[in-house]
Amino acid sequence: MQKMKRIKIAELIKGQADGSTVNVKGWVRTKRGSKGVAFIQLNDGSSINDLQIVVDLDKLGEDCVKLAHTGACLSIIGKTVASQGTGQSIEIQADSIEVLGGADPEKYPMQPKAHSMEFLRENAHFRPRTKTFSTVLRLRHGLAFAIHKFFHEKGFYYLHSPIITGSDAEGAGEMFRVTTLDARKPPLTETGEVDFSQDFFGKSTNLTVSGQLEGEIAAMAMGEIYTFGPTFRAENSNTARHLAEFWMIEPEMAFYELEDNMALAQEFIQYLIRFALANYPDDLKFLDEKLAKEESQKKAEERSEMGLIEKLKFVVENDFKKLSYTEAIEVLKNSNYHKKGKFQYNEIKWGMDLQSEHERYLVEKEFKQPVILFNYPKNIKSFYMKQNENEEVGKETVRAMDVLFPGIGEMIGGSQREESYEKLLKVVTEKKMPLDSLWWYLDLRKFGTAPHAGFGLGFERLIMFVTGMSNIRDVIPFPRTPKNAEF
RNA sequence: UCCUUCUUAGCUCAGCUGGUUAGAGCACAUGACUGUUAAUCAUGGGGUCCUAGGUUCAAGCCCUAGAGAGGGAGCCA
Repeated sequence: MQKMKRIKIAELIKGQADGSTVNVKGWVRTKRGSKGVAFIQLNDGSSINDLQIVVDLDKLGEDCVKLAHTGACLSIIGKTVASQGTGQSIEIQADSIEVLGGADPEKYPMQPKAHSMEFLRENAHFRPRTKTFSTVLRLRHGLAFAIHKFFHEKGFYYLHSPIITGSDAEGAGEMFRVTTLDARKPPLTETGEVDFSQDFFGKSTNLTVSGQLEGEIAAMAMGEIYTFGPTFRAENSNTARHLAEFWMIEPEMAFYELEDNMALAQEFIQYLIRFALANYPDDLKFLDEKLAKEESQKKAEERSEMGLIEKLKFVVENDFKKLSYTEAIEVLKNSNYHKKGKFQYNEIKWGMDLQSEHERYLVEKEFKQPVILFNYPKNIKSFYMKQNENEEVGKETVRAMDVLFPGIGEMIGGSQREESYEKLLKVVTEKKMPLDSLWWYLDLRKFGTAPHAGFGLGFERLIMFVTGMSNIRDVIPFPRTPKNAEF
């Protein structure tokens, strides 16, 4: 058999049905046919669309498609012809079929039918071969690329913040310990504690929960930077919105104040969604239809008013609703939900942390669009956030912001940072934080401090919104959650 | 971690008030069919009813414990 250059299906279906001979390779989605002719639906991941291979059984013999079961990998040489069927405009008339890898249909778990998302998670090694999941992976790639494109075009620098951190002061939750000590009998100090001075780094280290503090180092020299990397939280969170290992984008900008930060957050998200709409129309159309089908099975009052693409366009075309925490409390207090006692936490008062039902009310019922909440009470937010000035005692707020999305909750959390050395030191002392591991962070305020701000965007939550997938475990190839690190 | 629901064929699920040999659709195999689009039609094989105890003449069904999963909540991105 002569060696022929392989052509990707995405490229092939864009071209003309001119009778030219090509070689395509891919995996069988499904096979069907009758006595004289068989049809193989082939996909190679380059596109959501399958390629239809037409096999003349009288010419090639019945045996040539015997092993072309769902999941098998084939290399096919044939002619590109205009399709006689209605599902596609171009197809391949096969001249030869080579089975690169068979897939025993009695044992191969994937079938040419709809599988539940739970089942696919348990078969994560074959999950990318499904239409839904390959679509999610293509969009995931596209959005990752668009993130770099956006920041590059704006003059931001991509900073690689460390994955192993010696700082336990980030305060963003439980951490995973990184150690080379013997787990069965670690060296102990005289007082019976584990002696981390004998550990690999000579101190206790963990996987990062945020690159923000290191990001600030770079922002105080390079101006505008962003990080984009894996992030780890050892919280025992069992929800459709949390992962133990996820990817986070954290821009950090010198000379930005809270308002600039909010404007950047909106511009950023809108840019990414616009990119997805422009570059992945087929994939989004498929997800749009899939979601519409799921919605039609729900009760009328639970159905969302907009389709996926409609929703994405709406977000691109409209400013986010900006609202201070104090205003949000008033809105909640005056809401019918509150008056009728519909909130589970129905005692709404200034200073409380908003429950997700409150956030959902604001986003999904009251404003029906993305909402940016800002100026939160000082007591419920992190130590590094800049405090507002001239406020009533007991009503102090910090320049924090959360970007809330329908169906997702918090997509972005960020703030203007406290740039005053004295004020930051005061908070660090009040909160009894370990000064010895924060010395370099405080130094940034001591030498050449500047107003600055930044935020963190959960990459998987963004993908959830863009794809309409309802579980975060279905937008990352290998989800890590409590009790689950298979694959 | 808490609340709640669930676990029956390869997959999705039904299984009545506890009663004899546990069902369906899809998938798979075989056959029929000259171009199908989740092809269609016919026939067939396929079960540790999540696990371990218990109640009962009798348990897929009731009780206890455990494991896993879904949904909701908390923590957050």
